[in-house]
Amino acid sequence: MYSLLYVRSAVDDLTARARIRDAAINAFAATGFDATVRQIAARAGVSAGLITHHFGSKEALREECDAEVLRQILALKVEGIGMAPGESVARIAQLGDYGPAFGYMLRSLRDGGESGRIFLQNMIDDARDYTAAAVKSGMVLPSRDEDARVELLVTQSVGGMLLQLSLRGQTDFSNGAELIRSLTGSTSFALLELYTQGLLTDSSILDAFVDQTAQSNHEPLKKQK
Amino acid sequence: MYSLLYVRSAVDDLTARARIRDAAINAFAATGFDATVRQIAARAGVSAGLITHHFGSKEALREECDAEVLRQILALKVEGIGMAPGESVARIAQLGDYGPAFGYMLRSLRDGGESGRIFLQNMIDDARDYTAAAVKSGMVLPSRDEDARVELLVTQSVGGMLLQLSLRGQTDFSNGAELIRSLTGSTSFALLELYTQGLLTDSSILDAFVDQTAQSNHEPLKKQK
DNA sequence: GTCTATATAATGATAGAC
DNA sequence: GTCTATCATTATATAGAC
Repeated sequence: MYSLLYVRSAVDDLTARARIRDAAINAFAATGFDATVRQIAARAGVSAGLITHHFGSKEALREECDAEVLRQILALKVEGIGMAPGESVARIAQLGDYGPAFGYMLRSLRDGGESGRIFLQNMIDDARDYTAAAVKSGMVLPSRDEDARVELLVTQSVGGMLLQLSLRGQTDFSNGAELIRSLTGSTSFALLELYTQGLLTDSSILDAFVDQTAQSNHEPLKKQK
Repeated sequence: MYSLLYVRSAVDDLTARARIRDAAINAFAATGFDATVRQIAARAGVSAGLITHHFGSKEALREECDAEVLRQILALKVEGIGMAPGESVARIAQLGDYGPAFGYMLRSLRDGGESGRIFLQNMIDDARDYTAAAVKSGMVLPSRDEDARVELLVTQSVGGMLLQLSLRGQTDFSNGAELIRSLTGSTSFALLELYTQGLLTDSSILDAFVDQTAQSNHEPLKKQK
């Protein structure tokens, strides 16, 4: 009568199906989404045919990987202490055994496809909440367009992370801890500096920009009521 | 005796070899680097065999595309008026017929391979120069680590651009003007706001960070002599 | 459930005619 | 220089034995 209690202690306790899925997540994170089913099969220690037997197609397997990774990421409700969305996101990779999921997400983001878009939208929605909290607590300056700022901060943080990995020749995304290690360098300081002191000396050009766009018919700004 | 004067007015004036190369740049920008030789051939209006005849292999063709795109990008010595590296870069796509080259570069950057790394390094080196000029002119605040800041600004600007294209479902990179159009929205304002006012209220945490890292053995900062 | 063997489709590259 | 036809390789997916 302990069948309801599903323990997942060691790798060997996983069903072959779950083992294949985890191997696929690792393989995709390590070498990208053109990892072949044979390579995945080798990682999982099964035959290639068994993968098709269980999942039907490589695409279906990937969808299941997407779902599993999203589940793991959402399970980590990062408490919104941080200021920099990039750092908050980065912390995910350190927590527990979520490294492969983190790398998979990065890979998906870089890929530019629909699943990456979903991951990204998820992060933005998440960041909106804890940015609002940080503004309320007085830690973060308010913005005239909170939504646009959150979108900017998340895309720049994550996108910058991706390009810095390229810059450092990091091609294997399966080890989350190693990814973070190669990112925490002098740029962390530059980020903090930018976030505290800004970049431009003349803040009047901000107002000039507002006036200018107010005249146009684009209305890119939310009206301040 | 006018053989030295090589006019390149219309598409038909190009040699088939150059036409194939340009078709390849367009194809790679439009659908990524797994565009097939046959697809490229169709764009160029030639047979697939002719491509191999001229270039030997798909890889060699891509290398020639890399070289041509880099040549075009370097030919555009963007006068360093701007503040935001992202905007400066973005302006490239508007100038003349460089749209496909711009899209090709973005595609290469997203790809994460070695050629993308070279494009990126090129942009960083470029930005270092006109950031220094902007600091000297008093438009941009000085940084305690100029190199780290430039790397941060470029990777975040370009990386953010890439992810915002994903967010907007933009998958075809062959039309530079259209790419820019989908990027200039409310985020432009958020960028300017961030660059003028910063993000964090308490600037003392910057000093705290400096003190903290000074104690560690990492020495991520340049010594201030 | 799992494997081996095979079918099928697509891709990069080659060979030879014109 | 250019094309058509073909080869060799690789990938996913299927079929059937155990």
